[in-house]
Amino acid sequence: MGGVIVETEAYVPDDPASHSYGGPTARNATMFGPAGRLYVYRSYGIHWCANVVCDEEDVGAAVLLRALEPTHRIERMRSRRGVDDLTLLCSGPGRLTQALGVSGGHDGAALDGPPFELTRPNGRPDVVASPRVGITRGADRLWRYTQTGSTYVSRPRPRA
DNA sequence: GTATTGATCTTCT
DNA sequence: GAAGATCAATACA
Repeated sequence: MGGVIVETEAYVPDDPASHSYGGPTARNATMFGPAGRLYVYRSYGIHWCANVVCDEEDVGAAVLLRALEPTHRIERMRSRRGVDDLTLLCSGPGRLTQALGVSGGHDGAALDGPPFELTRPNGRPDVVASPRVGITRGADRLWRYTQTGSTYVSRPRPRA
């Protein structure tokens, strides 16, 4: 299963909104490990959210995957999610993990080998920066990145 | 169409 | 004891 990543948010240790703010805990240990791994955490007690750990210095930085444009094995993702609408399949961190079947067991898994695969886009994607979603602290940092014009982002029409 | 609320885990106060 | 990187169902206009 999979798709094109069309929405992400950045989190670094020096950031009140980040889980790594204030140092390691049992939950966020993966954020302080090697880059290129998956950090999965439980959100609001209900959902799973997936991040790509992205700092070589084991400092605690990651990128939250917020939305995909579904491209592979769409039927499988549909049956997992129980929805028909493609724009609702992966448009949000909790939805994305549910569609891909990612859960707490994948926390710390390496992304450079099976069952995962990450590839670069062709050329430079056209993205827009905007305020991050669902946070109250550090909201002034424009660290949410959405693909321009995509209808698969978690909030329609991010301001340009 | 917008607003409110329930589900319920981890951390912080 | 409260809040949070959320979603979906329900209640209201």
